[in-house]
Amino acid sequence: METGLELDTRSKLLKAAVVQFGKFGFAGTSVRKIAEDAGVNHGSIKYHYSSKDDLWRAAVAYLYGLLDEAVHKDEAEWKKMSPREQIINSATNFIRFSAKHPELSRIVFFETMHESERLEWLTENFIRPYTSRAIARVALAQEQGVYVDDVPAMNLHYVNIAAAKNIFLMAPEIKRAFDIDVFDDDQIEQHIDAVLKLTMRPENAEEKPSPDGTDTDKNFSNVT
Amino acid sequence: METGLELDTRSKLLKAAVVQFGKFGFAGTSVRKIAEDAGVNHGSIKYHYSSKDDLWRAAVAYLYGLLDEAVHKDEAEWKKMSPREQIINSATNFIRFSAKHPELSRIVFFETMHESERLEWLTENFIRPYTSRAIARVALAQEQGVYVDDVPAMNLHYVNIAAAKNIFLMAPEIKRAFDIDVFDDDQIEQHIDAVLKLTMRPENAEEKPSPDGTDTDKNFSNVT
DNA sequence: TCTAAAATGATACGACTGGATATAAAATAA
DNA sequence: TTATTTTATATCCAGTCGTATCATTTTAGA
Repeated sequence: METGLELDTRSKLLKAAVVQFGKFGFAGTSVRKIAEDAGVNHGSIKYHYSSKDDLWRAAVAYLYGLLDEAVHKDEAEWKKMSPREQIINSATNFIRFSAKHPELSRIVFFETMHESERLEWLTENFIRPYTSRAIARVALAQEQGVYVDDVPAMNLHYVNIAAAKNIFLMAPEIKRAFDIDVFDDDQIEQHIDAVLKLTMRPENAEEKPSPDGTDTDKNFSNVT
Repeated sequence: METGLELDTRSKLLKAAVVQFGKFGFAGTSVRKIAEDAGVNHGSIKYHYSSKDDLWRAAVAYLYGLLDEAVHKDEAEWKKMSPREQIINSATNFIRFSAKHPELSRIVFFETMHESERLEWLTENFIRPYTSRAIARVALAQEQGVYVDDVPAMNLHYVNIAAAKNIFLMAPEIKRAFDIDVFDDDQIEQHIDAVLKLTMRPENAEEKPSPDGTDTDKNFSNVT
């Protein structure tokens, strides 16, 4: 039965869990610290969430919900947009979310370093479906000339998301090394601009793939 | 005094520490597990390395040594190369190293998620000097036309290294989600090709920044 | 106001942690 | 050989971990 108080304690625990798991990962976080941050007795975790593992899963599901909301919030207007504008819109929303909630990327990173039951759960429920759709969208955008098409969609996807969120993952390092706060609004917008410039094909190249008839954009094959 | 046996136990511990810290981070690793993997008594860690912290630092220093070696191994020939060839060479070596020793990136990632004494040590001794030089090299390459020059060097640098190593950091996830082993030689070379294509400016654009006199490559300013 | 359910709090337990110590074994030097 | 130093092993310790138990308080419905 919902009492109001129950929801409050639950959500306080969830919020504290997101912060702690985001900073120290599953292994590095103690439920006692979460309870302390939430200002509740640590026994409550066993009551509201049956275990540390369940609390972790709840935190992940909560963050993925926010991600979905953030990336698709303008979806209704996508029909009116060009393929290029759609990519710019979703990429911008994704980067803004990565800046607002770096915890999700961090939690996933902690788990993706080694095999575990948590990684299995994470992959089945979130990563595989999410990444499959994302790679399909990248492949489509390649066909539409928004991205270069001489690179496998999978590599392009992983470069894209890495480019988008890496700088926020490494925020404490950048702050310490160069005294730059990447979470400043100016920095975020600058980063969005940079990532879009770097990952997308120049706008004029879309309708005329080979302006001079040669393949001058694609002569990297001798690199490896 | 070196006895051979001493070095052997030390290096066995160091190797096991690299693997464990690379998988589970500092907090998630126990010295007992390291000793077990190394096949030695866990008391030896206290003898050869004064503490878990010192062992971690030794592992990091060891990996940074390997990185430096890998990236600069062709440095003698850089003089004979064009700026573009130098970038291709060092980027290729960096990506190959990231594939061979993903542990370094992983260990750094674990620490860069939150403030700590280890992050301070890491930043002062390795990250700041390494990154400063890398960003300076990126800025130079931008002037030389190897990279686009309408993006801040810092953002470009972090996009570059993220693009290079992210796929190897997430190897367990990619293996699980798509059954692809990114450490296969073919995959590594494919990734090198993709990253170079995506991060570098098209080769023909170097000596003629604006073939038709307009700035068609740089009209992203309206994005943000 | 009374009762049952829901929620919280206090405490305890066994397992594991990093580190310390004391001793045994091995290697070296004389 | 013997004496000395170096290396390895076996326990021990105090603290923390996740979680289980149980008493207490709070809440909701009658």
